[in-house]
Amino acid sequence: MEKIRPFSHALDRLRDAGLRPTRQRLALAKLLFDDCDRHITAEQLHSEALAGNIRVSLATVYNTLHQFTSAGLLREIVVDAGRSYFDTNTTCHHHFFDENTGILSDVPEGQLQVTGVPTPPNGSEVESVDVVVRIRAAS
Amino acid sequence: MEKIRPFSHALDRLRDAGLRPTRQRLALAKLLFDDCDRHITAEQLHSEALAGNIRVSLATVYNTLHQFTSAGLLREIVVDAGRSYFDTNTTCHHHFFDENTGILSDVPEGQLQVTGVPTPPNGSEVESVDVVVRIRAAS
DNA sequence: GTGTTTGCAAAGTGTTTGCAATTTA
DNA sequence: TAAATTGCAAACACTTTGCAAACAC
Repeated sequence: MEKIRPFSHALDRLRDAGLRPTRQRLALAKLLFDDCDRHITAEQLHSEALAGNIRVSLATVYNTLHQFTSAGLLREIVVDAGRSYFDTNTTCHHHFFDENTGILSDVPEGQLQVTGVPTPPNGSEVESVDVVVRIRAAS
Repeated sequence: MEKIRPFSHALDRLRDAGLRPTRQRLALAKLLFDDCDRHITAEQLHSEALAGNIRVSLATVYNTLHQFTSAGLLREIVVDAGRSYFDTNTTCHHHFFDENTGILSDVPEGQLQVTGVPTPPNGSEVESVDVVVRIRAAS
């Protein structure tokens, strides 16, 4: 039952991942992990950082997001050609993607189920099974 | 049991869709629809066209792919941020995406099943449920 | 100090657009 | 001929990269 570890949370995460806790990484980690699960793009995170008076370049935001993803701290979600979303919830779950607003949200656990995932073609192994429920304002 | 209509196939499709059958559209439609189901990017289709001595610009390939998609002749599949795939099979089915090769292929029918698709957040309706089985060469 | 990380600006990728020239009905 | 379509090149959005300066240990 992992609960909120408000302060050293971000620091711990970086340490555990073997990432040097620089000012920028710490600040971004706080934005990403101190609250509830988040779905965010690089641009959004960059804006948030600037809004919070965290001086960080967009390039560093991209680098950091990818480092966090490699370290297993984030999961990258592909829903939109030409934009990458990162999810702070790395456990297996699925997504709603609102085509109108571009907002990504979690499908509540325990309802949607995928069964009968087939054996992939010769010599390949399944890495993940991603389900995206595309929604839009009812007509 | 719809079977092969080799020659006028592409022409019929364009007519049915209300798209003026220009030289370029006809040629692209033939490449897309005359054989089995295909998963293809704009660049790939453009290369194929050039290889087949069909003079067509990349911009027109993009326009055409989108017109075909709007007309319901194609389905756009998002598996890779920064690249769009188009599927000539518009019926409901799911995909393997090979992360190593970038090749998209169909999951054989009748195995994979999605159940319990939840009601989407207020006022939205489900447009589609896309399942991507990400695979890579076994380690 | 030494190796890592950052910021910037430039380059890259895939895609879209504006508009004159061409083509289709 | 009138309206739709095409090609080109420029513009675009997002992302990555190269390298000197700044930083963490």
